[in-house]
Amino acid sequence: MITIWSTAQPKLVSETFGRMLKGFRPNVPKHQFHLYKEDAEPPVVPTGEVCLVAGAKPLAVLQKAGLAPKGRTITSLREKPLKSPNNGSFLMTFDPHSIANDPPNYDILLCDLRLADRLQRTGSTEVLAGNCKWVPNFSELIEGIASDYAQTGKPVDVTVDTETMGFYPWYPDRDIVSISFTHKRGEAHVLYLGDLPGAEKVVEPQNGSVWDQVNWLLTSDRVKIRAANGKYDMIWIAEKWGIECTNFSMDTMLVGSLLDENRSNSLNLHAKLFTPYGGYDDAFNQTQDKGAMEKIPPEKLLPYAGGDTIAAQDVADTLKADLLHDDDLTRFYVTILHPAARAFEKVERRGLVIDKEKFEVLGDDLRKTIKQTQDVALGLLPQKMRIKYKDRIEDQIAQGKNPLLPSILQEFFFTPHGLNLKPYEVTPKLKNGQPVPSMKKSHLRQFEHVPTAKAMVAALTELDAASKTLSTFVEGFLKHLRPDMRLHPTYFLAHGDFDGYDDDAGTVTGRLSAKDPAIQTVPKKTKWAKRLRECFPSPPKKKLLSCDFSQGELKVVACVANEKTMLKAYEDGLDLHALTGAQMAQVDIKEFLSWKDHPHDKELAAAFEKHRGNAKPCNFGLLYGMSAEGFQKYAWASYNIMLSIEEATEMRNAFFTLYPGLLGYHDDMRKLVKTFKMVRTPLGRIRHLPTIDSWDRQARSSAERQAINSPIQGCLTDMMIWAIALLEDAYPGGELEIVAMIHDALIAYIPEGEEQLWAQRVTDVMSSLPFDKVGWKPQLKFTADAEAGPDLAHMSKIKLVA
DNA sequence: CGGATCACGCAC
DNA sequence: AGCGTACGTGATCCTT
Repeated sequence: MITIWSTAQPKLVSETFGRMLKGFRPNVPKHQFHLYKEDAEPPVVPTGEVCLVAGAKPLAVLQKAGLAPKGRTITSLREKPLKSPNNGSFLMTFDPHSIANDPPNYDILLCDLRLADRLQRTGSTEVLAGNCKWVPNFSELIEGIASDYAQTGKPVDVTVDTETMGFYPWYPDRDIVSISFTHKRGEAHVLYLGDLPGAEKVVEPQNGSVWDQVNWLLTSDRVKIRAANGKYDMIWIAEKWGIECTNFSMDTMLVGSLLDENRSNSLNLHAKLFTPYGGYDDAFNQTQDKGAMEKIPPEKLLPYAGGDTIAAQDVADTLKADLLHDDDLTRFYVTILHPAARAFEKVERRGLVIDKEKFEVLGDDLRKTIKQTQDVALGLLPQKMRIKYKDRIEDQIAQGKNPLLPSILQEFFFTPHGLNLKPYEVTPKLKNGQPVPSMKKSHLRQFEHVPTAKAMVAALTELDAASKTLSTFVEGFLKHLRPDMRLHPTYFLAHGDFDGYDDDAGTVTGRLSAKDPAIQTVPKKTKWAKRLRECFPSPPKKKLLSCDFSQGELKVVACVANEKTMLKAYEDGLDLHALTGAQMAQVDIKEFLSWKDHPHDKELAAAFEKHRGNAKPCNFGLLYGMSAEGFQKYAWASYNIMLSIEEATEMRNAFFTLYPGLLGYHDDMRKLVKTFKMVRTPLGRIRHLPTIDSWDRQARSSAERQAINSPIQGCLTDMMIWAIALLEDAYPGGELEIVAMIHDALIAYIPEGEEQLWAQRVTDVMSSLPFDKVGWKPQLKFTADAEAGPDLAHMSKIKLVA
């Protein structure tokens, strides 16, 4: 019996712990709730039973009774059982009330409940270990699967996991160290492929019977493969053994992230939340270098290599049951997300060709520019400051670093040692109780009426742009160049804690992110953008093709908000960014549009592009809840237009008067999120926003803005990944090679001379997504634009037939 | 000195 | 008083 002792009202207790206990099915532990009463004695906990002490008040009772050490926090007492007078155990956890203000606490409480269950059943908090064994082949496993299949006639769930030499398969001398399969609960069959002695010796899987067995397991329609972050394993298996898995049906990372994108999803966390194996790999993670699996003695590797599939098999059962509670989310996973993840295996394997020599020449030019602009900027420092910081400056230069440190520049701009300017903007954090002036260029540019400031800002702008380009995009990107002379960025289709990265990766909205390198941030509009993009050529006899949804985000808004003016504008072919651009340039829209293709005046055409481009973030700002004050700030920082608050309010009002449906959409989202604590994209993906109930007003309104933004942002990305999945499916022949995705755009290699054909084919798929499969009827057609060229700097528009 | 945090700049 | 979502880098803070 588990006794849950808390101050919370019965309703909250049963909502919180009841939901958690359901997750234990079919083995829901016997439990009872014990209400906290002031001055009452602690509950009686007999031998072998456990009491979960939830919150500071019951803990204080234990402390008063001498049953818990005094002066300690719940955090420090968690996970360590204390003896009860009757030989039972007390386990500490947080108060269920705390979840409302700090939603991640839910997971901590659930972990503690799992721990209480384990303690109650096994008498110890020790991790339950599964049965892992080295096998010379998978004959026994396959027999077991065959026997299950014979009994049920249904495909059998099997979980797979690999351990590998490092994280990247693009190196010929790196290989798979082990592969594990779990078919029966709690049992892993692990094949060791490393060089170290100690494991059962196997026939090399490259050819022969073991390869046939792995191939069967990953392609048979009698098997349904599951994995945690399976994209990783599938890429290794395909690269090293040439096996293309055809029966991969469920990924616990993807499903776990769909069910709760806010938590730090990982197999480790899922195991703690949903299985008795929670923490099975904690000791391994602390003691072993996971970057070199091949050096780990087999006896140490076995419980980890096998533990992953044992845990994942159990995790998958729970997550699948959870997912199936939501029809829309299930459909979204099966129809869109899972196929997209499979498509990204191919995208990542292809990689992007780069021109290394061009990168190096660019690097040299950048270093020259950095040197020159550094000298200019240093020359603008007053002599006193140059003397004061002489050592520091020389030291930085000697190390090849920037001598114009933020601390020096702050002193230059904002103290009497320098220009003594009064900052308009400060950083969010105080330093020594003092506000710190912002050193953003957009802030510093506001002082251009002071000649020295103007000169310094100009030099710093040049310098920092060159430094950023060099460090992040030249040197930084080249660090990720693989032996095939390609970049292979990793895409994240889930949010969580992935092996090999320090922090969480992926997004909460459903957007993808990419790492190693961050291909989605390659500059497009900066001074060096063209030079940089020239370093991304197409391979021989191929051309680059880039297709994006035209004004996709605004069109999604128009549809989900059912905003009549926007819908009408799009039906009439009007450009909403231009509309706002005209407003910002304070020009009549008709005249503004006439600038666009002005036959004689190229400057007007350039001005059109500039204002339209600057209008974009402004549109998006207002769209997603920017205030009049924010709008005012934006106009000043980006346009040097000083608007009074009345004028800013007026322009903001004009925007919402033009599009009255938007305010309705904002209101709808605010109401929805308040009621359901979540919002949903039209394709079924959910954004959970539990902080809508926070006591903190700022947190609440932040959740409101996220509720407004996420369905839009998520929807457009989901359309793009769906298109990529459909394209990989429709054109498997290798002529179309999708190599990157940048939110609402895809980049592919196509055969030279067939630009028109492939532009048409790709945009046709993008603009005719089968929305009926997920029950959405958008009012607009999502058209796509296409560009092609020899490299990313020279892309020209392709005319398409609608 | 190494890790954590902050500020910034880049993309959409 | 607040548009949103990311990743990578360098400076600085913080702690041992």
